[in-house]
Amino acid sequence: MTDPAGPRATPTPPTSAAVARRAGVSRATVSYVLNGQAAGRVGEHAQARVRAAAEELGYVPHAAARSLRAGRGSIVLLAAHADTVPVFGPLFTRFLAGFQTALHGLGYTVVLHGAPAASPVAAARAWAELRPAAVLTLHGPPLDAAAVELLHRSGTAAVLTHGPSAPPGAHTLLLDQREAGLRAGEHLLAGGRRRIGVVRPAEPGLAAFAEPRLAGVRAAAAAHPGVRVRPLDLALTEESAARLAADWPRWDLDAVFAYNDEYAMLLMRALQDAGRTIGAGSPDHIAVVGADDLLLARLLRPRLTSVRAEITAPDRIAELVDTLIRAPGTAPATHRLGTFHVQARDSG
Amino acid sequence: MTDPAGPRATPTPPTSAAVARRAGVSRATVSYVLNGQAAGRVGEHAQARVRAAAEELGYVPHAAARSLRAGRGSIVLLAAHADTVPVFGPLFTRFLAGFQTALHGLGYTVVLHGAPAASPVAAARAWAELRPAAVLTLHGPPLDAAAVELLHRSGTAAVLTHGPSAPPGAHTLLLDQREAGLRAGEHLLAGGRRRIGVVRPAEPGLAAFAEPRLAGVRAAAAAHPGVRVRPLDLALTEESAARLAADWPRWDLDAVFAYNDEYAMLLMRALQDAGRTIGAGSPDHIAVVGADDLLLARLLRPRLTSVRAEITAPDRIAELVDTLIRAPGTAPATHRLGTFHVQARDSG
DNA sequence: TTGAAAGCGGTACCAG
DNA sequence: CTGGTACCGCTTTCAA
Repeated sequence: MTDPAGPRATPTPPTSAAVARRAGVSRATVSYVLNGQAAGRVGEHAQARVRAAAEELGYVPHAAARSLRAGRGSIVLLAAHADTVPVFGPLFTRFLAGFQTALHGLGYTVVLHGAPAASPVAAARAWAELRPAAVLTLHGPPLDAAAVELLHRSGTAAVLTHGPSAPPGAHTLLLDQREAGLRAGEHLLAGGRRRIGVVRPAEPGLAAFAEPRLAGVRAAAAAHPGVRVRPLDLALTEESAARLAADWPRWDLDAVFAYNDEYAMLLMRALQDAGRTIGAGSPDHIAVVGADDLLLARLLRPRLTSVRAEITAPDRIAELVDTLIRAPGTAPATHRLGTFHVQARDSG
Repeated sequence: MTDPAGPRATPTPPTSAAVARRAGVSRATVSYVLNGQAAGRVGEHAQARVRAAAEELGYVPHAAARSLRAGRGSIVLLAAHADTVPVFGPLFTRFLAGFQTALHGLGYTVVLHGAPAASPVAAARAWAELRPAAVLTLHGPPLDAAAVELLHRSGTAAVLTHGPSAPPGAHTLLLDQREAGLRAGEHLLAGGRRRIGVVRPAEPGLAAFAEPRLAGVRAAAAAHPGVRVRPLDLALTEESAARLAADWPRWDLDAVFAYNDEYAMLLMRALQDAGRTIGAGSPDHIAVVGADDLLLARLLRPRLTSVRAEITAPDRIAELVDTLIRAPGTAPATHRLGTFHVQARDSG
């Protein structure tokens, strides 16, 4: 408290050698004590002195040095593509919190690393420099074979990537977006709808989700002859929605799967402003189905029917990652991340 | 392509020594070439051979070893408290993307590290193991003096933390939440409102934002004698909103600052369902002001007046961080992260 | 123009 | 029970 002007730049952080000196023991002893390997090796008295010295000096082990020596790191790297994170919103965030906590409990350090946008290999290269024990992709551009190869060669024990299929050597975390479209399609068809629009967001980076969802609706429709499925391009702006609503008569649709609750809200509003009625009740009304089941789905009028993802408990995924790290070379498999269900309300 | 069964666990990743062997040069030469220090030291021919060897082996430098030797790391650590990330939503995400890109351009690796929820010091300890060049907190529980001290002692050159004030030794990144309340309050007062409710979210972790916003409204009101300001507790559920709407007559309010657009939407819906009219037009209507200016603000009817944050360009913050890292020991100062403005619409 | 060697901080073997 | 010591992968000085 004698230096209110700010931190004097501590010239050099305390090392285990400093702790050893202060405690009057060797570096080896310090290492044993601080890692719980002291049982039967180091006397009680010495242990206490080491701990005290570490405390007084504010000693913090140097992760880099430790993992350099150990030959394996304890970093679990989560690829963070900032541009597509908002897609998940609160869902993703909640998952993340649980995942990080679970892995922390297993002794790993979770690190969210942004990718240099250049290419998957460039990203993989940047990640590989950290020598992570595992790399996960949960969204964004999928890894390609070269990226996976690079990670493996640099010692990454487990590579897990999202999407319908993974490149050779990588495990798949499957949250099958086709299923979202399938459920929405089945629901609308069961409600008697036969001319279904599917919103395709104009926003870049969402195509990876949008296309399979569209495909899912198509798959559902395939079982019903005479059903039409039409993609509708929509940007997340009022102008775009107004344009789509103005063009509506040209499409002659009786239902729409709006990709997501936000797009659904936008489109509903535009259609309502154009004099259309939204709802499941009458064939004259337009049925609208969203996805993600956000709070706003319940607040809109009519209340929005929405496809909801039931995500696997994060602890389970954490255990899976741990297992794969401990048994590298496990044959790649597909692991379901969750399933989709329709939460039916008034809009469709 | 001869091993479709999966990755054979590469026993050991290629090292710079391996590259050296393959290129027929020494490890020193490899280091020079791969770090651009080869000018005038290494012959063209040797350079080419080194680069080819590195490429063929899929060599990736070992970040831990490098920074161990260099004595200084290049990671900029962003504290990620998953529970409060959604508060920022798209705004935060956009900032993050730009920030990460800018710092990457400056040679840093941005790492989002989740904190063990235990305590600030526990979190700081976990962060310090990575020996980051800088640590930033943008949300969540603020750092305390002990945490900052610990980080400095372990060599962190710059510690930046959000909030109204930082513990000694840390720089402050200020996005003054009081200002949001102040602007909302001023706007409502200018519209003739005199009995103002302020939503206080029941969700834990939001109090850090909610309290200063409330204080801001109070500050605005202080200039106008006879103005009443009343906190309203609201959870992000329909039940809670319905309860608040049912109790409405007891409070006798003519305006409400709803903390944020989502709470505003929720409350507006509940008030409307209870037969109230929302709007700026008549004194009989209830004026509602949200915050964050999300897309939904424009889609609600009436359109929602919202307080919007104008965030400083992420590149500027990145430069600031770089500067502070290069000149450790700089006297801590406060840096504005942005300012608030009212986007007036129909609701208030 | 190139190579040998020291050393960053920590761990673990082996000798005492 | 404890200490000396080799080594993890990389950078950089110094000598050849």
